[in-house]
Amino acid sequence: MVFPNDLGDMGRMEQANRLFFRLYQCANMLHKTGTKAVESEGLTTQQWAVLGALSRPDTQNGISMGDLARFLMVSRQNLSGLISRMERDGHVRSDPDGRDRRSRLVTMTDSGRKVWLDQAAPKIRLFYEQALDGFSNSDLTHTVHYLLKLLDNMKEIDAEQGHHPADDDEHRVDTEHHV
Amino acid sequence: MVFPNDLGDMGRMEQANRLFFRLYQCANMLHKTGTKAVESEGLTTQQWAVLGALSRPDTQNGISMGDLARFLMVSRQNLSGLISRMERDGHVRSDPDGRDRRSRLVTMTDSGRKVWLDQAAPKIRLFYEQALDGFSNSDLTHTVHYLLKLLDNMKEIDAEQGHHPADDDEHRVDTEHHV
DNA sequence: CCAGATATGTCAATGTGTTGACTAATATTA
DNA sequence: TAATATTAGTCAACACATTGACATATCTGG
Repeated sequence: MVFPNDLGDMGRMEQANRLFFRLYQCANMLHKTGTKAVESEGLTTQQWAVLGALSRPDTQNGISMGDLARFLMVSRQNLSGLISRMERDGHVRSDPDGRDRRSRLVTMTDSGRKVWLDQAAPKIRLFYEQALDGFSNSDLTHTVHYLLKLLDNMKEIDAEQGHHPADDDEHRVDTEHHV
Repeated sequence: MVFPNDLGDMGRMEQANRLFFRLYQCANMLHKTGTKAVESEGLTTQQWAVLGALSRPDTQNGISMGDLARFLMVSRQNLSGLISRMERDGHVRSDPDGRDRRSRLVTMTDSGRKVWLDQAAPKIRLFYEQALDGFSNSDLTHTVHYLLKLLDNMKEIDAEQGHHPADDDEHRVDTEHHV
């Protein structure tokens, strides 16, 4: 390090502001370009996240809406609509769980799996390559690390802001990876 | 570096997948916790971005919807609704531009400026401090750099996907900072 | 000057995200 | 066992984001 960390608090706040502004723009751009990359399959970035989650080995027998919502870190209400649209398009199916009559188990349909593997996956791979052009593997690791740290801090803020008892068991579902 | 960059392509794709999954979660969490941090002022993260843009010295005379949309990197249609809600809440005003009868110049109202400076800004500062807890100034700089690189790559993808002529003049509006 | 191209803002349709309120089913506890 | 609390999924309301289509205004080239 040639230059020590000698920024004043004002400089730090300016830098923080830049960071969150860029994060906001990155998120919008990811949604926009990612969705466009798979629009010919009738998918969106969120729907590809769902298919990615459903393609994991430990969800072969289906996953409940609640568990899937926790895995993706979105509200059950949001996921409900998302799954409805994917059911309408024939990508997934949701059957009532015999053991818990409140639950519905979501699974990929054969058609959904075919679309996912044959059409979407190659385009997503290309998208990743283009979006991460110029990133060394080390850059990749560092970026993931920073995002994870940021996410942890914001999860803590979320827990402080309103204490939702259901958020305490965040160890039950691992959010390792989703494709 | 103890471990060289010897990940195969599969490992790199897995890491890419983690990166975008975290980015997606960070964006949702930013919106959720950020909005909650300023909800008592009747604001959202997007509206604080608008007020931040309007508080910059070079927008004291107002800024057109189109220029503001380009600065924030959102569509004019999206910004239109956003400004409508902020006008409804008395935070901003939009007057017709005398020199170009198509344009409306958006400015902060006195009430909006008061809310921004007296109430929102301190809470945003606190939010930044908590969300970036554990980030050194060097970490901050690196994270901003990675997000900017990612954004540039996605802008290029966007330009390839559908060539919108209006996106060519991306040099007209600088997207330096917004608070 | 005038016709075509371009820019500005808005309306409408759709998808994604949140919260609050509600019913129904399961778990817990007195 | 019965009362209470928690969990699962849905409905409704709202904000934010995209695209496509449109009327109007400005700009440009012949």
